[in-house]
Amino acid sequence: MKVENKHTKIIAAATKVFAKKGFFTARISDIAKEAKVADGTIYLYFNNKYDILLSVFEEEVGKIVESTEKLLRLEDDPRRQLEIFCSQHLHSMKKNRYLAEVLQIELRQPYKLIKEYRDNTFSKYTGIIAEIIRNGQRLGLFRPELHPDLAKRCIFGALDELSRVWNASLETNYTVEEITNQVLAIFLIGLEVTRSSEEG
Amino acid sequence: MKVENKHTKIIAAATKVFAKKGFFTARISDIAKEAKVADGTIYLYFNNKYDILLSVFEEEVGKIVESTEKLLRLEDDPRRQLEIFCSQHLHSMKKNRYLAEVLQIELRQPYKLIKEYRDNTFSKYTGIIAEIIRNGQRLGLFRPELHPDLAKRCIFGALDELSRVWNASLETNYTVEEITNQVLAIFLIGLEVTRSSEEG
DNA sequence: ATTCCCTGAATGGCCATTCATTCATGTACT
DNA sequence: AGTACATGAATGAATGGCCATTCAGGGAAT
Repeated sequence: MKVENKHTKIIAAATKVFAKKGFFTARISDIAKEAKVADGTIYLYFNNKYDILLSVFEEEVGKIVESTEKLLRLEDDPRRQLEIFCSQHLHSMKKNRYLAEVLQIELRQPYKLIKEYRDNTFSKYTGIIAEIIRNGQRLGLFRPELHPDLAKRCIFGALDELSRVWNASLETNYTVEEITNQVLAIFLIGLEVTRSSEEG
Repeated sequence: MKVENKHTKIIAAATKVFAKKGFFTARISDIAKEAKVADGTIYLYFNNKYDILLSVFEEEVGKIVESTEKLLRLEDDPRRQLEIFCSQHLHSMKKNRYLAEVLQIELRQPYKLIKEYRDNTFSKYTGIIAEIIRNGQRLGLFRPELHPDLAKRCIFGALDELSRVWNASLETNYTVEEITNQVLAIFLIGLEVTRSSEEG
């Protein structure tokens, strides 16, 4: 209990410090101060600095993946699934702003351990999108000439970049719902006015 | 002449080394070795390590922005302009893979100087997309309910993430044209099969 | 008194940056 | 055309600071 508390506290502190300073200029003593523990205490719970970062990834992202997958299982229509994925992702990123920043910044680093995490674990998360698209194609709902792996990148890249609006100074006034709607409007229906007006 | 050569050589070497190792674990001596100069020589051309990174941004990205803007001026139709922007961006990133990686990784770092560059200079580049969209809305070609600033992020995020396919191990077999077409298919026309088939 | 956390000062290694020195080239003088 | 001197680009070993990590000791709980 006590252990779980301190572990969690350090994870939260590290997420915040990494978000603000970036992994490499963040000092262990910054994290310790933020978590209100001694520098040495951190090494009772983590092997080294990288281990802290990887734990942030694994534990925090793990929660998101799990809850997203659970929600998706309740829905059959790929269009709705896409909506759920986008909405969930944006909600998570807004709720945990620091985690969002850490993911956006550090998940791309070309270091062995980070790459490994990205390729082995995180890619499953973005893979969900490709799966949805493949399924939509199978059902004849999505256009068959699209490559699911490219579409997946389009969508994930868009979500990733969009979740930065809450950190940017100016464009802070969007709600999650608004952004989700915009994403789906663009991806499902497209930019052009003719398509959607033919609809209505 | 000699000077220009060495400056350029160091920029190229740094781009490569930063791409492979990331800014923070890249050592000056790595860059020096790659550029085939002495460690000290680098300080005849740059003030410090950050200065090298910023120079990479400014000089290399500067070229891209300039040539993109020139091309866009020759075209009126926002749909075509969007196509040009996407195609140009992807072409540039494929041509200079190391630069692509450095941009994707380092441009997001939360350090003052990098932030400044991003907010003051780089944002002009992504701003081009928002401008195209605004223009398309004015002309009644793009849907008026879309926020140009959100759409801009969608599109840039998608392009950014897509240009990683050339670094990933598996999905390497796409051409720039193929990817451009996919992006436009998704953004302009949307994912759903009904919209595009109503068209044909 | 033993166990279990916890602490934070001290250690050691790494690397950006510096700078005394070398070397190549150019210029001037005979 | 050979000698002497000047310049400044280039070098790379040495310096110094920073910070992750360690560990000897403190103190609370049983």
